[in-house]
Formats: sequence, structure tokens, C-alpha cells
Amino acid sequence: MDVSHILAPLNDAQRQAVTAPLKPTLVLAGAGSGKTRVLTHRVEWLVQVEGVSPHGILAVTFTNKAAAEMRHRIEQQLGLPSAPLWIGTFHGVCHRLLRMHWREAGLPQGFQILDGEDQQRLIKKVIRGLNLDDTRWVPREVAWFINAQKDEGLRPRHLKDEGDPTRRQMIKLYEAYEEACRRNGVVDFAELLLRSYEILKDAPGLGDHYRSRFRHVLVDEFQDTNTIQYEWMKVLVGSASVPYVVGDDDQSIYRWRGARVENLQQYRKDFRDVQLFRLEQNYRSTGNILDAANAIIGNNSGRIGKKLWTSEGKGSAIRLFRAYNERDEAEFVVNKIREWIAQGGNRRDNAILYRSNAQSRVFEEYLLAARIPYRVYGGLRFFERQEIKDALAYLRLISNRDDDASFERVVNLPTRGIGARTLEVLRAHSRAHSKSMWQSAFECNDELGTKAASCLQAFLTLIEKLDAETQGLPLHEQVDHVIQASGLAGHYQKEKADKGEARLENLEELVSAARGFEPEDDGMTPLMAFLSHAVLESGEGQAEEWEDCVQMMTLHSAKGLEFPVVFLCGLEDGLFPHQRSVTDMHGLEEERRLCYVGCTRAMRHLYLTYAEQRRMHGIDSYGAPSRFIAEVPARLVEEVRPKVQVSRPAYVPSSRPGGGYPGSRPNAGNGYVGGRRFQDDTPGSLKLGQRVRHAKFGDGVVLNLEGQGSNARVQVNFERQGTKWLMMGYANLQVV
DNA sequence: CGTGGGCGGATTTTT
DNA sequence: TCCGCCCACG
Repeated sequence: MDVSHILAPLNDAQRQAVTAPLKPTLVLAGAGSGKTRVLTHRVEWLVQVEGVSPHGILAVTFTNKAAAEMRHRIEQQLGLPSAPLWIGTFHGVCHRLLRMHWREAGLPQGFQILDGEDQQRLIKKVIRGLNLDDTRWVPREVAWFINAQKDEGLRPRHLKDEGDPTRRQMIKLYEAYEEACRRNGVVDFAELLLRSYEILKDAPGLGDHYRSRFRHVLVDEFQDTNTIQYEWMKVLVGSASVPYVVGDDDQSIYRWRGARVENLQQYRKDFRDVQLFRLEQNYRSTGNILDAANAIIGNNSGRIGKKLWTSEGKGSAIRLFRAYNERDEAEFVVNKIREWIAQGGNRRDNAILYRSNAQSRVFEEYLLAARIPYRVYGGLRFFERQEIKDALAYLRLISNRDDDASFERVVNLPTRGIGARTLEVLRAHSRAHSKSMWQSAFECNDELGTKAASCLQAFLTLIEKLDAETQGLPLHEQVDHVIQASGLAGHYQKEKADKGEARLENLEELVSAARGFEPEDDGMTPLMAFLSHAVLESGEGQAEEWEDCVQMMTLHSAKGLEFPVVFLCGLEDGLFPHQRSVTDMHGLEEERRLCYVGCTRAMRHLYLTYAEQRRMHGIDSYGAPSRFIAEVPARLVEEVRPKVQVSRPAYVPSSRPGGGYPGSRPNAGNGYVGGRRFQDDTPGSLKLGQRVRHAKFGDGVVLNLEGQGSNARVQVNFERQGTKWLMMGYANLQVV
């Protein structure tokens, strides 16, 4: 058989991985090394060369995007529909299993899925139901606890309070929450995995069935798997199937939400004789960028080990910009983007990456002022919008009357005279009798006033009516009818002009989404399938405009993407690495991986920027440059300072007093210090080298002075706090 | 029942 | 500083 078309587009390492013998495999795939290509070609290889039936292949990813991409590429390569293959996210695949085996899973046939927000609402309800103070028992934290347990595969019965009263209460809340979910016929995201794992493990015959069906299980982004995902995979692979996992320990950035890089190593122990392949040739970035990334990540311990290289050239230097403050930083970035566009580049070639969302605002302001279109990733997604969730709540109530979250959401939307008092009665009743709000609504009439009772009955009738009226209609007409007849459309029509209009447009968009929705085979009604789809795939870019925009996002959301020009911003200790991550080594190393991820997004140009002063949460802070800056070899870095005419070389040898930054490794020797213009008219009585005292920062030595009058600034190397720029007017420095 | 002002809290995010 | 939530008022 001629297999050249499978192998031709691959480099040597990729070819080894694609054609690997049929036994447990680990492909260590560096950033930009053609990971997806290897996965899809492996599938092709299995089918066309090894004669594996597509029916026997399962491929799992983390995001819908990755799953869609994989499906698309496999269809293209194989030239046939990928339907017989199971390709999906962990959650998607587990969901499918639970739909098919709802009986074994002990779920109602029409069970629905809670998204994070729904989950938190329900938890809040549970907290209040137990008469607990929800400032002491914060729903967010309780949700965190519960999810963390589920991610570890733990049920309340597995947990011990260890004599800790807080923990004991948390466990009780977990139990009560499980009970509430059962009553409402809902499952949260973590539950999809855990429940699915449990039935594969315990339901008679089920595990065997799937183990003999899926002889090949491929897992993408393996470094992001958490405990339950790994256990799930193991139970599915069993002893006879062939696992093929692809990942990169250096790109593990989700430890904080339960991901365990150790799973890579664990995998090598749990499966005997795992063959390891390394993909190290990078097709994305220039040599300098890779050298920088390699150097940074080299400071981490316990890596499996990998070094990216490219056959292309070195490319331009990595540009470092020291800004006075966050506005200066934004101005610099926007100017560089302007230049790029002026030279004929696309706006979308530019990505502004930052550690935390709060940083985006300043960039937005400057881009707005410069009239450069931009797009901020990670806002509310389509199916998470208020009006969409309202409409979905009606639809969910139609499919499952016991869904309390949905009930409470729309029972009085639009206003129909059902107030807090009425709801309190219902809640009390449903708590006391372990019934859903819907059931309680039928049984509470004598506990309510006649008016309240009749309003409530009207709502119940409305839902029944909507259900009856939409029976047999095509999905999009069902959606449309519910939006209209529930009064939602009218409600939003009344809202203030542009806001209400936007909401109505979104509701129309929801109808279009329903029109374009193609339900899968499984025994679900189209409506149920659509509702699950809405939760599981919250609709990144539902109404995505194909506009040429500057891209802005956190480092986390940048993973997997690439851009010709990358601005890695806010490189200050405390911000990146984040204050809350530097206390332990694991945290710091994860921040470093994040930095590595950021750098490796860049194809041609990488800018690193930091601000000496940054206003955040209304307070000015002075952060030292990120320690990661010092980890980039000096020979790769070129300092940019467009605001000041540099009349002397930017590099000042270490003879300079206090050179280097606190937190940087000794002898990192980067040439980014110095070079600032000295003023002839030194403000006040301060002189270079002068010892001064600051109320907060303590004693230090004046390194640099610049500006005049109210703009005068002084750089001081404090003994304890390191080097900082201060405004002369506010610093109130005393000469020692 | 809806809104406005006061209060507290503010990494990172997918499903 | 800014956003979201809660409560008090109209």
C-alpha cells in the first residue's frame, strides 16, 4: 500500500511518532512542533495502514475548538466522514456515555447540565437551605471545594473531616449539594466525568464493552489532565487497548484547577514499556525567540526535558521596553502596532498578552484612541449572556420541570407578580419535602395568598402551554415560539434602547443557532441535544466577526495560538509572576511555564514590556521587573526606548551602582539597565549616589534623576525593596 | 417590584 | 479603580 501521502508532510520525529508500533505511546510535543498533525496522521495511519476500524478509535481533547479542528483535519485527510470515530472533549465524550447509559448512571433520562454559574447559584441555595451564613460559606469557595473533590474522584463518603470543623461543614455542603442535584435532575461539569468514570468501572459489562470497542485511545494535551480524567482514561484503556497520549510538560498551566503534570510521568509507570517520542523541531518561531523560551523554561526542575530548535534563522532580537507606568506601556505597544500596520501588516498579526484581565483596560483605551479595532478574548460567551440564559431556562424547564435553577431564573421574568415571599414559601416547602420547586408550586396553594397563588398557577400553566405548543415543531421554531410567548421578547423590548436591542438581536441569534444546529444520532430530542450543546459548548465566537483586529487575551487563553507579533506585557514581579503564586516553588514554576507559553506564541517578533509604576485597584505600586526577564540571555535582548533619545550605548557595564534587579539571578548580566538620559539640572538637593530615606521603602541610594518640576522623578535603589522610580513631588525623600 | 447607592472584593478558565 | 451584589427606598 502506498502510504507516502501520510508520511510525506512529516519530519523525521513526527514520522517516528505517527508510525510507532501499537503499544502505549507518549509523544512529547513542544510548542509549535506539529502536534495536531501527528495526532491526525496517526489516526490516518491506524485506519489505512494498520487496518483499524474508525469505529474502534477514540480521540479526546480538552476544548471544543481542538476537537473540531481534529475532526476537520481527519475528515480532510481520510476523505471520509469522521462520524464513526469518537472525537470529543472529555466532557463531551462523558456526556455522550451518560446519555446512552443514563439508567446505569442513575440519572433521569432528561438530565440537564449545570454550567459554572448555575452551579454556584444552586450551591448558594443549598447554603441558605442549611441556614448557613453565605458570607462565611462563600458559594465560590464551596463550589471550588466540591469540584476539587470530584476532580479527585472523591464522593462525600470518601471524605473525612480530620477533626477540622470547616472541612466537616464543607463535606456536609457537598452532600447536600449532591442531593439537590439529584432532586433537580442536573449534573455539573465535574459530575459528567466522575459519574462516567464510575459506571465504566462499576456497571456490569459496560467497561468491558467499551474497552473491547475502543482499541485505540488518543489523548491530546495530556499535561492538562486531572486525576479523574487520567483514571477515566485508564479504566477505558484497560490492559488490552493502546493509549497514545500527546502533551508537553512545559506547557502545563492549569495546576490551579486540578491538572496534574505528574500524570505524564505516572503514565510512563502505569503502562509498561511506554515508547517516548520528542517533537522538538519548531515551525513557528525564529531562533532567538526559541532560545529565549528554552532559556526561561530551563530554570524549571523535574522536566522530562526538551529543547526547541528551528531550521530557520535567528530573526530579530527580543525587544524589551521599560515603561514608566501602565499608560506608557500601552502607548508604546499601540505605537508599535501602528508601525506594523503602516508597513502593511495586518492588525490581527498583533497579540497583546497579559497575566490578568484587569490589564486589558488601558490597552483598550489607547487602541480606542488610536482607532485601531481590537478584540478582547475571554469575555462573556454567547450562551453565557443573560438573555440567552433566560431563554434557555424556559427551554430547560420545558424539558425538565424539576430544574430549580431554571425555575427560579424565569419564574418572575418578565415580572408576573411572583415575589421573594412567594419564592421563600416554595423553597421552604421544597426543602421540607425534598421536592423540586415545580412540584412544590402545586402543593403550596394554601400557604400562599390568593393573588400569589393565582400568579404562580399562571406561570405553571404558561410552561405547560409552551410545552404543548412546541411539540412537534422544528427546533428553531420551538426556540422562537418560547422567546415570544414567554414574554421574554416583550420584556427586553421595554429595556433601554440600545441595550434591549442588542439583547433582542442575541435572542434572534439564538434562533439562528437553533436553525443551524445539527443534532447527533443519540436518542435525545433535538431540544435536549441543543440545550446540552449550549452548556458544553458555550459558543466561542457565535457571532464572530471576521474583522481584522488586534488580539488581546490572557496568557492562559493564548495557549495553542500563534501570532507574528507578540507583546508580553506587565512583566513585573508580583504581577507576573503573580504575587499569589510565588510563595511556593510549584506556583513559581507554573508561572514560568506560563511565560514560556507566552514567548512561544510569537512567530517573528517578541516584545517584553514592564512598567516601573502601575496603578491597579486604584493604588500605585512599584514592582521590580519580572525575574523572568533576567532569565532571557542578554545577547538575545535589545532594549527599546523610543521616548528618550539615547546618546550613549544602552548597555552599561556592571560598574553602575546597584545594577541589576532584585530577584534576578546574579550574573544574569542583561544589558537592559542604564542608558537613561541624565538631566543637567538635578532637581532639588538630590545628587546621584546620594543616600536617602523613604517612609515606606527605607534607605537607599539615588541612581538616577530626570524630569523637572512636577514631573521630576528619581530612581532609588532601596536596600530592602530594590530599585524604584519615584515622583519627586510625592516621594518625600529625606537626605541621610 | 425595580432601581440606585453603598459595600466588599479583585489571578489565571474550560467544560 | 471598578464591578457585582445586597438592601433600602420610591
